[in-house]
Amino acid sequence: MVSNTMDQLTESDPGQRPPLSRERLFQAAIDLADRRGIEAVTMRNLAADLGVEAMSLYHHVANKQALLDGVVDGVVADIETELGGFDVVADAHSWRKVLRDRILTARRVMLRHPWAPAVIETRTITTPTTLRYMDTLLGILLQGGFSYDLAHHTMHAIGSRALGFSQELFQPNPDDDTGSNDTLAAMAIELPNIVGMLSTIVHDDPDTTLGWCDDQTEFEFGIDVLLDGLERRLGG
Amino acid sequence: MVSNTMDQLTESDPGQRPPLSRERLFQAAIDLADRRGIEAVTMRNLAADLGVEAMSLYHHVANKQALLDGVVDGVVADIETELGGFDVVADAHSWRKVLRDRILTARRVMLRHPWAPAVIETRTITTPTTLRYMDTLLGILLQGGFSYDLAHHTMHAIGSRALGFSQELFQPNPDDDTGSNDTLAAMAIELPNIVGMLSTIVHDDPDTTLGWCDDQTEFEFGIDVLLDGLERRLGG
DNA sequence: ACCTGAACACCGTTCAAGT
DNA sequence: ACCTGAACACCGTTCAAGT
Repeated sequence: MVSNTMDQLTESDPGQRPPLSRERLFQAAIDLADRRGIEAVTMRNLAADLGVEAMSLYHHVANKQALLDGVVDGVVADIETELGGFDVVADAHSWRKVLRDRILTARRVMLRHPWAPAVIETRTITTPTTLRYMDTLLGILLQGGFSYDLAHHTMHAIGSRALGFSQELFQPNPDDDTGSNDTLAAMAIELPNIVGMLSTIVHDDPDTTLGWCDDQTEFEFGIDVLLDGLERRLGG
Repeated sequence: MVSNTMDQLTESDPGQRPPLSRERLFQAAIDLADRRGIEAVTMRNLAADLGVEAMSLYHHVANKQALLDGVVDGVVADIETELGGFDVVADAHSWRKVLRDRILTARRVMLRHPWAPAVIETRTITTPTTLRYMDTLLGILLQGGFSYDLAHHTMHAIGSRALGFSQELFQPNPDDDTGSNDTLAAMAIELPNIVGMLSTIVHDDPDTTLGWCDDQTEFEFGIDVLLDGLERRLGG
């Protein structure tokens, strides 16, 4: 039907379904995680989404670990797309703004894949796209006047914030009945400082009880404190 | 045999093995993870260590999630032991040193349980001991002159560093053959900044190739940058 | 070359039964 | 009250077999 000399090319007949490829696996796994959560990403479920048996996946990835490596690479590639490419120009005057914008863009992408940070943290190897991303971050610092040594320390200090996420241990649960004075009084014995802070904030603005920790605000505060400390060390 | 009025007390006979308890489960799980890694902590393996069947564990914990919550609580309790208790005196002059020491103590405990950070990150609820730990950290800040608002932001900004760990994305793999000039040249096309940095550091000190990222140094740098930024905001 | 069915060695967890 | 054996509904992965 198609002007395809398919009996001469080694390329196989597309047939009814497009053939599997590593990229199709990774993208399907990302879609599956977005729709049903990361725990739904099993080899069997993924295969079902692709209209194939689970064992067919092993012709394209060595095992599930390799699949997850590809998934992480795909998410970082989404950051690249969102940025319109990793190339930017930064100079001694703009490094702080350029770095900050880049990190907040990464965060927007991560918010679309809320399961991704947990997966990234389980990986031991660094994927090719992640390496390229880190290389450009490093380039921004060097252009900004950082020495190799300070830039190196800085990359470590930024840590996962570079990809737009951070583990916040301090997450008062808004489902807890902190509105009840009885509960507060009972908690105050063991947790005087937290209860004191909660009480004060509730008193100042009763509407903030639920979800009073604005993740975006806290994330930006964390970056800015870090950038302040770095600027001082840069001798600015 | 023992002068134990066991037929009158409802306390059961200790018999050949001490009875199970939530605390014994948690401690056995921590020991198992230390010995054989967190992936070896299955209900069946844990039961075997305790000389019991897997299903018996369910009389003491609701499910594996509850077991892991208890494990995390136990690890943070280790920090408390290492600190000799959570109570400290800090004043406006000592908050920085007291906070820094406490975090580095937490880090020492975490290094004894290298699997713990990954488990902590999977938890959604905050355990009682973790809450008490965070309350004392908050107390140090308040004693140091932080407003509730700044102290609150600070707790978020410190994040997992409060418990002595952080995810470092930037971990050049020392197993990679970065010593070979051919490999470096090939990498330099895609990763000019990373390769440039590696080359310079290798040139300056050839011995640092393997394990040239000193985790402890980088961790302390990260805290100190953060503390610098906070000190500035405190108006010091 | 690519896909499949059956099977293996594990999981967490439920249930009915033992003492 | 506490523990158990068998079973269920899943996993990732291997293997021999199909086309």
